[in-house]
Amino acid sequence: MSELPKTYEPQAIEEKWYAQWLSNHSFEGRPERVSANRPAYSIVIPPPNVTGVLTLGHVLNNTIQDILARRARMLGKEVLWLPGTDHAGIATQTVVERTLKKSGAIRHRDDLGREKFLEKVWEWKDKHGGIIIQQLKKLGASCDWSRERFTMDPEYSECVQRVFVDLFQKGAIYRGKRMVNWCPVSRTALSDEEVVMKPQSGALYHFRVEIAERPGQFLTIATTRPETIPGDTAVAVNPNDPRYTDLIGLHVLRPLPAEQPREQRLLPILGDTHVEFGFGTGVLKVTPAHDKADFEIGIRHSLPVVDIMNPDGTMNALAGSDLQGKDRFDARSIAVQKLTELGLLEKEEPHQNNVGFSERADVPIEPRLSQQWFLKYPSVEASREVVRSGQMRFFPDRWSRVYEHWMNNLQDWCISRQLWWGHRIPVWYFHGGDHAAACQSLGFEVPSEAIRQLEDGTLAYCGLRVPSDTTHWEQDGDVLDTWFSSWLWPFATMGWPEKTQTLQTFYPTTDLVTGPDIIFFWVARMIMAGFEYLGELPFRNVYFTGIIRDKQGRKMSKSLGNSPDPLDLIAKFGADALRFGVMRSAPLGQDVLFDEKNVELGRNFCTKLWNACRFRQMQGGEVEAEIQSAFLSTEDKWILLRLDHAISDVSCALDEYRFSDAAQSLYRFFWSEYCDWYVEASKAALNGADAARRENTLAVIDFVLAHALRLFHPFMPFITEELWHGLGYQQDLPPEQGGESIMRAPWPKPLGADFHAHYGLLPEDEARANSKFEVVLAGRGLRRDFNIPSNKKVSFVIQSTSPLSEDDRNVIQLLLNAEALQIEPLSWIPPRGTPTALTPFGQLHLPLEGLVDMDAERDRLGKEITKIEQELLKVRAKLANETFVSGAPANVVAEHRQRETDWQSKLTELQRIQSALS
RNA sequence: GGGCAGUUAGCUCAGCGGUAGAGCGGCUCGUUUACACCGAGUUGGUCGGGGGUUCGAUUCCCUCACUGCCCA
Repeated sequence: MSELPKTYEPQAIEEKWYAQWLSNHSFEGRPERVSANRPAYSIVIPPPNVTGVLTLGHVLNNTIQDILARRARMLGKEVLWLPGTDHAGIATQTVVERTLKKSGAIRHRDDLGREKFLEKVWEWKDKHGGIIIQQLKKLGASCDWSRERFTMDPEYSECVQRVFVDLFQKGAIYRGKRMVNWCPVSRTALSDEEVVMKPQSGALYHFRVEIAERPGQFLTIATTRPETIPGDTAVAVNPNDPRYTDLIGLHVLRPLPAEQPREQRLLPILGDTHVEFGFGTGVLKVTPAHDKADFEIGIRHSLPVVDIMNPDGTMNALAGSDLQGKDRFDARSIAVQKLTELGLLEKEEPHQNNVGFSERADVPIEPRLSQQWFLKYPSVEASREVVRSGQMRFFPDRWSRVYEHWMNNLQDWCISRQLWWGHRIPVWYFHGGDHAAACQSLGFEVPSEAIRQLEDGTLAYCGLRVPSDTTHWEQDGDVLDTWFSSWLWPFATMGWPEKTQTLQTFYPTTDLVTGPDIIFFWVARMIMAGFEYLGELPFRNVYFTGIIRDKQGRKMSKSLGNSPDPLDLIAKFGADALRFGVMRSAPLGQDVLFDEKNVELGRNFCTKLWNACRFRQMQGGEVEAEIQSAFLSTEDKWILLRLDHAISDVSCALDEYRFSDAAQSLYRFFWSEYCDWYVEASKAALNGADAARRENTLAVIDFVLAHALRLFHPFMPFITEELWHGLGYQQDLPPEQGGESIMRAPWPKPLGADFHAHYGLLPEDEARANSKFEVVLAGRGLRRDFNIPSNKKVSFVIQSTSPLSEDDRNVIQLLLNAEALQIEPLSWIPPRGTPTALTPFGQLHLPLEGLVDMDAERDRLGKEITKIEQELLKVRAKLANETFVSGAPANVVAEHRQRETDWQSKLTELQRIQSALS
């Protein structure tokens, strides 16, 4: 083994091991290796956008998956972590279109046309796609890259079409003219989930309309959208509203477009119970073409629908000459001005309301009536039940209620998008006659469900096979919502519809790790698709991560500039540091406030680990010798017991997906218990003359380090691999058991009863070591109180109440950095004014040469005494309480009595010492 | 309007019925042969307000306030 360099240099080491792991095929999941002794474990990655770059959110998400995958390998499982990317229809298309516009190449995608534009998108994808994959590798992700998938791969696309065809033929997919969320910038429909509500401050405009039957009498209407007045086809009041009941059935005159003749401006006054009394004046203008609720009212009362807007959000001819061609927001102020000129505007007051925004384009969406494809969700019952029954578990569990709520309020899914980048809808429309003619024109046999007359009478064929008669058959121009492909991810990536070995072995997957923001978009839909196409749940456990925020709790965003580049952090601190830092600060079920300090802490910890291992290496000696129980010191037994505890702690935390707890336990165990106490104490034996004791101490150190490295490996794969080899722990192991890589070293098991018995590990040992450490703490306290620098050698005296072995003395002396530790009998009287502290082994004195400051010592003792007196008061108050003594369980009362005795004896002792001063 | 989280030391959080904890920060001392990306010591809190249950509440229940998120 070569000597470890003085400092840990992550870059070279990370590259070296990642390349090594790849060339050893260490990440590949092979179904043929699965057996009863080697169960399957699988995760599918939430596919990032193909043109995206790594964010801290990805770091969190993928580190968790990597920890799960790596630990599963160490537990002897055959692991498949299946990676890939998503074509991200609207996101990618928007970016490419914007870039082309910026460069001046086009004004709109129509300038290029479908085919040319798609070429550009593919070019973009080839150029920027895969960046994120390279970045995931930098992070150390142990994905099986030989199976990388893309949602627009030919095989994957076929899965998408197949599912569409199937659902069409089952009658679950239909086309209809419905109110949808329209994005005027992307010029496409969006699903409800792609719309985010934002509070907006606008104005509420009160304007008057004249009642046609009662000239001179007016009704006042309040609206936030005066520009849609030309699209109004009624006004509505609540039939139970006494102010207006007598008006129902009469008409008002719509003020805009002002140039229209009176008879075209007549609007009926309706009674509809959905109208709120309290909002505005209680009179509602009804615009069925531009408001969801109004559309419903329109249906109830058979109102005409007047669409006054173009797809890009400008007003059309029906809006009247004043508004035509104007953008919807410009149109608003023009409409207001118009109303003012007509003397109809009563007032304008500030108003707060929620407006739906397009998630991607970040502009207000427009409710719009249009022809779209919808899906009635399949396998709803099974999907709801699998979570309700606990067969599929959510972590944290509270998300299952959110899921349940959504599943109980399902709205049909609008799956068509007026985009080009995506899976084209496999539907063709027939322009050449009736049903029989259509069948004949197709030229091949299809099931009868494949040809259907749509709501509007159009004859449509849906199938995988493309009609050859292109003159009479025209394909639908739309593509499918991106999520209509990603909801198939867990099985479409595994070769479905073939019953591949992969699918049979690794489906259902074990764990899914994702953000709660896509619980509806993705998780719920995958569950439904899983049941519909495999008859089974797609994953057994779902872990919902928190959202990464900055240290002020704000969401990470490009515009705020508060989103650090993970690659910069890796370059600065190393991948392991980033992973560990993020994991340590990401508790289950809570958002993560990111602070670079966390990564720094991870880096510091890597350095600590590195140096602790260097220390071992510098001691030389045989690697991993057998521990001889005869030579074990109290501290040896103590650290073995602490290790045992850490193993259980970490394993238990990981079993429950409490990653930050696991990281915290490891940190504490290694830094405080192992480095600060054990290593320092072990120097007594390591620097001692007894060769056998020295060898045995090294064996204990090797035992602990070899276990610790394995516990750390899922969190910090690179440095642990380097140290595993650097210390030679792989030497005598079979290749598949850690000989080749720590990746395959078995996950540490709790040491067990036999181990405890064989090495004589008893609770008393732990207690005794702790008592010694208390002596050390007391001594360091004295040193501090009397301003004796920690590097100055001094002598301590202990009046020991129990015999201290030579070992005990050596260890205490070493940890105190003392010149000597004298033992005196209880009868010994220290020089007057000698600083004294109480310890479990008796009084510890720090004899000071030269002047003794009696007052200082008296004050110090006084403070100590006050503290104890306060504790005593508290305990005594409790014990004096009759109801406590009679009501509390006996053991609790006994514990309090004991506490009282302990405090009392300490108090007496200190008071005696203090009184001896004067 | 409905729902879900959260409110504990300057900051980030753990504890979730029986003596208030960690890390970071602050302060003091220290280059003692693994580590100054370090070591030692130390300073920080009527556990959001108010009620209730209990012998006992930071912990359980109710209520209010504030913060954040989700769904209307």
